[in-house]
Amino acid sequence: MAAHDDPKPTSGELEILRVLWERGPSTVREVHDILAEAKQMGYTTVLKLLQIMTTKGLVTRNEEARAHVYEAKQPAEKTKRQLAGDLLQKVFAGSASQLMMHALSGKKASPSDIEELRRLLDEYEGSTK
Amino acid sequence: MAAHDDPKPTSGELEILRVLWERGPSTVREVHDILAEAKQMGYTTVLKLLQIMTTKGLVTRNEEARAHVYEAKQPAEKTKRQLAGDLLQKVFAGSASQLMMHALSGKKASPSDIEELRRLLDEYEGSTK
DNA sequence: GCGTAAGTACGAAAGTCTTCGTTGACACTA
DNA sequence: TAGTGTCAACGAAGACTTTCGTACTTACGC
Repeated sequence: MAAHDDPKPTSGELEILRVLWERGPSTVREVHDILAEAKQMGYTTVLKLLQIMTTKGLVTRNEEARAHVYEAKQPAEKTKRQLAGDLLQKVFAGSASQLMMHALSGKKASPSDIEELRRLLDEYEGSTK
Repeated sequence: MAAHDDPKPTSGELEILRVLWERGPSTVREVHDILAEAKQMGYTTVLKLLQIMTTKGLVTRNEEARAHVYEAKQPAEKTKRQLAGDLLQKVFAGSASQLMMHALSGKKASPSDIEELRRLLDEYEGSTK
C-alpha cells in the first residue's frame, strides 16, 4: 500500500492552495501579496506554511531562481474532490442528495447554478447507464 | 454583539455529535459504547470531549441523574448546513454545482439518490419562483 | 566595496486538539 | 461495613497549527 496519503490541507494551507490554483506556480511574495489584501498575515508566515506544505507533499518547490517558485502538487480538482468526498462521508453518510439539500438551504443558488446541476445529473446518469 | 458563534465542531467532536444526533440525549457510556465499536477510544476521552463541548456550547448537559445526559445543542440540520455552507464558500466559491460535481465524481451516487436530487431541484426552483 | 533590499531558514511561542491516567465521590451488595 | 464498580473532574502530555522574530545569504546600485 502506498504510504502517500494525500494529506488533507489545514485551513491555513487551503487558503494558500487556493491562491496557487488560481495563479499557478508562484513565489512566496506573490502568494503573500494576494493573501495580505484580505487578511493581515506576515510574509514569513506564508513562507513557513509553504515550507511545511512542501515537507507534507502538498506543494512542490522549484529552487532554480532565487525566489523559489511553489506549485500545488495535486490538481485543484483532485483536492476539491477529496474535500467534498470527505464531507460527504463524515457528515452526510454518503448521501449526495442530503449534501446538496443542505448546501442549497444555506445559500441561494443562482438559476444558472440550478441549470448546471440538472445538466450534471443528466450527464452523470448517462455515464453510468 | 452576540458572543455565541456556533463554533465549528472539530473532527473528534463531530463523531460524537453524530452519535447524539442518531441516538438523541445520551450518557457518556452510551456514546462511548457506540464509538468504541469502530474505533479504539477510551471512556475518559469521550467524557473529556463532551465536557469541552459543553463549555463550547456544542452540547447541553442534564445533571439530574448520576450519569449526566448530553444532548446536541443545535439540531443536526443546522450544523450540517453550517458545515456544507462552509465548504461551499471556502473551496467552491459558493458554486453549488461545483460542489456537487466534485462530490459525485468521488463516489457513485445510487439511482435513487439521483432521483432524489432531481426532485430537490424541482422543489428548490419552485420555492424561489 | 558597502549598504540596502529581498530572500530563505530556523526556532520559539502560543493556541488548539486528542488522549489518557489518576483521584475522589457515590452507590450497591454481600 | 468493607469491597467493588461506575461515574465526573482534573491535569498533563504529545501532536499539530499558526504566527512571527531573528539570523544568515545573495543580488544590486552607487
